[in-house]
Order: sequence, then structure tokens, then C-alpha cells
Amino acid sequence: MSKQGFQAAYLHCYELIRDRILNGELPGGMKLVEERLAEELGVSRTPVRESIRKLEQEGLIKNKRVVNPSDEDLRHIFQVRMLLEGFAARCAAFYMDEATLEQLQECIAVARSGSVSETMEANKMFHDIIVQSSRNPELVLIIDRMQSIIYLFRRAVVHHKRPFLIDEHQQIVDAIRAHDAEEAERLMKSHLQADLDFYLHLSRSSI
Amino acid sequence: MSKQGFQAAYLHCYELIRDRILNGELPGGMKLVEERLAEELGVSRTPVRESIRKLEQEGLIKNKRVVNPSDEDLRHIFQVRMLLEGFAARCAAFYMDEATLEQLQECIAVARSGSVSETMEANKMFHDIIVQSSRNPELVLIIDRMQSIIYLFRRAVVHHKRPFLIDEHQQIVDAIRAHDAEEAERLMKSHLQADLDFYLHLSRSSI
DNA sequence: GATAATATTTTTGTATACAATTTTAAATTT
DNA sequence: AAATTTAAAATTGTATACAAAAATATTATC
Repeated sequence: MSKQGFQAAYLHCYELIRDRILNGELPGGMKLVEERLAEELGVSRTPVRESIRKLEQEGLIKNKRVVNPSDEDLRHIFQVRMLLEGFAARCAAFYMDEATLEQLQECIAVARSGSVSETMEANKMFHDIIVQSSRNPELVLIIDRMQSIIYLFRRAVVHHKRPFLIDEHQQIVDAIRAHDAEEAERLMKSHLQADLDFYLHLSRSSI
Repeated sequence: MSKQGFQAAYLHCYELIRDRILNGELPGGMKLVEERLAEELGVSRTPVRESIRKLEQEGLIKNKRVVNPSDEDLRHIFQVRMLLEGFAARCAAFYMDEATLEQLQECIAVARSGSVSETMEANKMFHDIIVQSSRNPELVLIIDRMQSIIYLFRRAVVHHKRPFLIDEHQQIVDAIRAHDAEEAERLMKSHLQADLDFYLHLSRSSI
């Protein structure tokens, strides 16, 4: 995980700019000027430019401005996410081995007892493990690409602990353990739907 | 000097390189050297470089080489495609108006009577229309990104004139017209599965 | 003759300069 | 004052130069 020595500037810039967008330093709607960013990061325009193009492909930047996703955008993303993660949960019910099931159970345990950031990390890992168990790299990649926008939205909304979230995770694990593919998919979809509804409710009431 | 008027060079290059990959001029596995391409296209490395990055994001190039997707890759892409286009077909059964239905019917008519390239175009449009009718731009975008690799594949299939392909399109239209969402989704999935199987069969027997 | 070490070439990554374009501000007209 | 034109500035797109890395060929060693 720790990079050994050299990293290409354009990769480094990409990460830095992405992080600044995700943590709100570069807020939604802000115009990104190549030269200004280059100066701030201490490099020339060239690597900055490549980073911006990459972030554009990822959907975090749209014609040189930081996106701020609308409720509608989020609904669309979640519709896709429900399809894909639902399918992943179904696969998990077929394929998953005991060791991985234990990992899921551990995520739940950490999420129940940990700090806010530990809980967030554990919940993210819960979903990652299930997505991975689709054993479909294409599907993993697509969900990965949607993650940053979802994260962006989460941050925009004030972070509250949604009730029942972890209980729903437990139900999903139970269905997977029982090899009930149909139920695992159903539970995953309604879990994500509940997540979406919660965010949308928050974002509406906080305006 | 090289001012082509209306279109930016990097977009033009992107299209040219993409086309050369799709029509086999740049075959799978070939190393793409920025300078050589630049000279061939009569521009500097800069726009070529950006094009290559974009094509890398799209999955047509992987570390400077033209991909040739393995059977496994195609299976994964089609698994996602079946999920998303299946869902789109389901939506179509709910939303689609008479005029759009006629467009689908027209695609089938053209595909039945047209030349090879007309048939290809018509079949692509058939799928595009159904994907559009999901009314989910995120879903449309994801399928669009997979399109190049799918196109590469479709060319092989239609060139060999897969039997029943157009009949299956007709069945899908019928289900949509009857507002039978369940059936439309099922038919779309099995249509895509048949496409995949046909191609995999071809690729195996031609080795 | 095979292998390791070293030089050479090729190719990529980055900086910089300049041209083309877009955006913004100013001036002019109504 | 509002709208339209024109000038200025800012920003992006492209070409080019050069440095870093990777790939290839060459020499030396066993």
C-alpha cells in the first residue's frame, strides 16, 4: 500500500485533486483552472490536465467544474447500483465461502462497536466484499466508479447514523449463509433503497 | 497551421484511432506509440496522448496496447449488459410510446432487408432505443462505455449472420407492445445470452 | 554459447511557449 | 439604462524541447 519511492506526477495530482473534491476543499460548482491547480500542486499544467480528464471520465468533474449531483442524479446512480449490487448479493449466496462470511460478520461487529469513521469504513468494506464476490471485474469497476459520487453526496448531506442499517447488513449475511440467493438479492436492493430514501429525506429537509 | 475548423484535434484523433481499432487496422495486442500515431494523423503527440488516455478509460487500450478481450472478459461484460439492458427492456414495457415502438419496428424492417452495414446500424439502433427508454442517463452512459468493445464483438456476429437474431428483436418488440415487462426483460436477457454464446462458439471454433 | 552487465535507442512523462478560443470587461449605439 | 459591438484578458488546446524510464541492442564475462 505504501508506494515505493517514485510516483508519476499525473497520478499524484489525480489523487490530490480527487481528495480535495471529496473533502469539500474544492466545492461543487467550482471552476477548475489548470494553471491555478498546477501552481498549487507545484507542477506544470500537463499532469494537472491529465488528472482533470480522468476525473471528468469518472464523473467528478463536468466541463471544468466540480459536479454537485442532484437528487435525480443520485436516484439514477442508485437504480444502477441496486441492479448490480443486488446481482452481486445473489452471486454471493452461491459462491461465498465460510472465511469470507466471517469477514462480513466482522464488518458488522466493528460497525456496531466502533467509532464513526471505523463504522463508515466497516460498512464500506461490507459492500466491497459482496461486490467482489460477484467475481466479475467489469461489475466491480463500474461500482467503483460510482463510489466517489456517492461519497460526495454523503458528505454534502449531514452525516447521521441511519437506524437499522447494520441490522439490514445482518439480514443480508443471514440470507447469504442460508444460500438463499433470491432473498439476498431482495434484501440488498431494499437496503440500498432505504439508504437512498434516507439521504434524499435529509437533503430535502436540510435545504 | 493544422486548423481543421470546427473540431478540436484531440476529439478528431480520438475518433480516428477508435475507428482504426474497431475496423481492425490497429489489431488486438498492437503497441501504440504516440509519436508514430501523431505523425500518421498529422498532429503533435499532445492530442494523440489525450485520445489514448480516453480510449484506455473506455477499455479499448490497456497499457499502450490494443486489447483483445478474452472470452472471460466478454462473459463479464455481457453479464453486466444483460442486467442493465434487461432492466431497460422492462422499463420500455412500461414507458414506451407508440412512435418509439414504430422506430423499433422500423429497425427490424431495415435489418431484414438492408445491406450488412445497414443491418449493423439498425440493430445497434434497436438496442440504443431500448436503453434510452430506461430514462436513466447513468445507465445509458455505462452501456455507452461498453459499446466499443460490444461493437467489436457485434461486427463478428452479424458478419456471420446469426440465425434468429432479428426474430428475437421482433419478440422483444411484441412483449414491449403488450406491456409485458417481465417477458420483455426475460427475452432481452436470453437474446443477449444467445449473442454471447454464438460469438464464443465462433471464437472457439476459429482457433 | 549462454548469461550478466553495460551502452544505445526508443518511448514516455513533464515543462514551457505560443496559438486559438472563450470569457470578461469596456465602449458604443439606441 | 439596455442592448450590441469591440477590445482585453483569461483559459484552453497544441506544438515542441528536454529529461526520466523503459526497451533494445551490444559487449564482456564465464
